[in-house]
Amino acid sequence: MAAKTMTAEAKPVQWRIGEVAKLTGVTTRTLRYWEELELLQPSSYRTSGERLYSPADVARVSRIRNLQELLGFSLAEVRTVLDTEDVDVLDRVRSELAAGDLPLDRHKELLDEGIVANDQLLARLDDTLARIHAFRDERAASAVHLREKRRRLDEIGGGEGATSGTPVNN
Amino acid sequence: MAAKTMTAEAKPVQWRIGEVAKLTGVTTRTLRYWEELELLQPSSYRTSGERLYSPADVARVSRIRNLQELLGFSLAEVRTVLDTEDVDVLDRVRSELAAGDLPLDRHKELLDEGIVANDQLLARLDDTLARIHAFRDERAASAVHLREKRRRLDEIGGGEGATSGTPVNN
DNA sequence: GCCGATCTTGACGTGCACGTTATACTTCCT
DNA sequence: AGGAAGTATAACGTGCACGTCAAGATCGGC
Repeated sequence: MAAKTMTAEAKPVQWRIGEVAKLTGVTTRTLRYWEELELLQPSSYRTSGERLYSPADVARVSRIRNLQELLGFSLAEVRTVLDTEDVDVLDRVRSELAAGDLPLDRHKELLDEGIVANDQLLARLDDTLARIHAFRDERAASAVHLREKRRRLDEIGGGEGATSGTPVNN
Repeated sequence: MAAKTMTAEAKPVQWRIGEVAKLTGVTTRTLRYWEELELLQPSSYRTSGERLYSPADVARVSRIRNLQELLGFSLAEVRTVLDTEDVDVLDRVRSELAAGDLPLDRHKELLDEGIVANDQLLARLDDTLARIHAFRDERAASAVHLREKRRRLDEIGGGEGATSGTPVNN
């Protein structure tokens, strides 16, 4: 047990932009672009201007990607969603508390906004889920249909098929 | 029962481009663009050059939109997917049959290709489905979490809340 | 204290999926 | 028959989400 492990100082984990890029799979260009759009602010900077990202920042990256790719949101839409996301709402509540001036009603309003936004997102997710599921069922039916068709061909044509059995997933 | 209803002639249902646009929600520009990319060929043209779309064409429109929006495919990817889709595969089989020259093996190959492609798409659908579901569960948890938080506020603050109860979906 | 790897801020380029405008036919309806 | 409404081709424009240099500053390991 060296001295460093003794101190209970919570050494803040910080990543440089290139590390975040490798961790998350997005390019550094994209990270800077998202910062421009006020989508992802690095939690701190060095005096040199170098960006430093916290674990929360990194987590935010995948949230952004999810909204973008899974829901097809534009980055502008992603921004408004994230602005009213629970984590952020709670953060905002806390910071206003720290500032001292937080009427209880304002606190409730913020939470209500967050709840509404979250519910809307949830609804959209369920809708998308349903639509993909329907699509999936179509394809599943096709799979059966095609295989039947293929089997009939094999029966007719005897044993002179192209390969052996029905193809299987990779 | 007028004479027109007597004749058993299967009058082919055909739509002009503007009608298809209204029916499907895509613009005429988009339909022409898709044709350029060889994504959606109108089933026929008038001598004037006017495009005429069949019900199958219209159905294809929503298949394209599904692949594009639900799966995030580029139009190029959509094209390759549709090229090996069952309907098309069977159509191609039939047209080759009509042409007279269809060795049984070739027939089987086409079907096998279709099966593989369909299975891949199915796998991708399941993957996307799983990812969205995970995302959805996160948000559902948030919903509960936020509402608890809100309830605690109401208990502390007595009856001076912003509005009345917890907000509900629109 | 050096030096290659990494970072900074610009600024311009790119691919995609269309939107928009212009001009000249067709089609449909009365 | 005649005019409004729809369609055709062609070409240019647009918004988004980055990619790709360029020209320097800075970091970190030896």
